[in-house]
Amino acid sequence: MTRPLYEAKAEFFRTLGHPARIRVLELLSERDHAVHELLEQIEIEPSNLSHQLAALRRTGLVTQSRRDGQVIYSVAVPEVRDLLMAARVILQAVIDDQATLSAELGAPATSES
Amino acid sequence: MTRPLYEAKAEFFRTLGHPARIRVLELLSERDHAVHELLEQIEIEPSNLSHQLAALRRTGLVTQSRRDGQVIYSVAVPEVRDLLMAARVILQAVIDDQATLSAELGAPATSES
DNA sequence: TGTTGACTTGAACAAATGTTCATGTTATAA
DNA sequence: TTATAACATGAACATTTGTTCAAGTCAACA
Repeated sequence: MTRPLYEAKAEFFRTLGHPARIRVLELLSERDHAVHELLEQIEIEPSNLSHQLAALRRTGLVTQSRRDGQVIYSVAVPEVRDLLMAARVILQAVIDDQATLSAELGAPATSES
Repeated sequence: MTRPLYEAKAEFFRTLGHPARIRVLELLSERDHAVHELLEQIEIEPSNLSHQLAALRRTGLVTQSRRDGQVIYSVAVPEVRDLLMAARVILQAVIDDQATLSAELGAPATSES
């Protein structure tokens, strides 16, 4: 019955694996946003955004609330910010690695064989 | 030409969004492993694992090398470990949140309305 | 009570991912 | 030189996700 932890982890990361959802989390980690504010920043149809928000809600990463006619979203867990930063660091490291590698391949005369 | 950063981020997270790939990264963040060692730990067909390893290679998260007839995999970037830890923390927070919530829903007599 | 703005939902279709199977490669041992 | 162990790859099919469209809710407002 209790699903293995690595399944939960995988699902968690999959939830982050969508451009619009990432952008939502980044925006929300700055401050709460109403849906129409998100729509101004993210080029996507309202209905599509709604689906993506639903996905984030399902995995418990964000929460909804209503304030005078608008629906406001917030990150449910403050650590989301840390995660996004950790990811940024790795991503940068990987990109640098690849740049170095292709520089070595592209200009092999630089040093040794 | 330069793909937006949030696309790269999404792809990065998607790469982590698979049970077998997560397990591989966790095992590799302890120490290097040969493919057959990974196979002992992860219940998956060799060919499937190979595909998943290829995916991890493509995004530059792991690297391959050969040592006496075996293929050894290593994490390419040491920070992977940090990321997995950060994810663990969030995941736990989210799970706790949900547990609290369902406890409140399930046993509403505990305190206030 | 009827609109309108702000969102959500469901269902259908499209696109991306995952799994398997058959075949290929590489290095070592017989 | 041919077996064999240890992996990788490609292609076909299955499954999951994503996107769109049409319709629905909800709350203020006219």
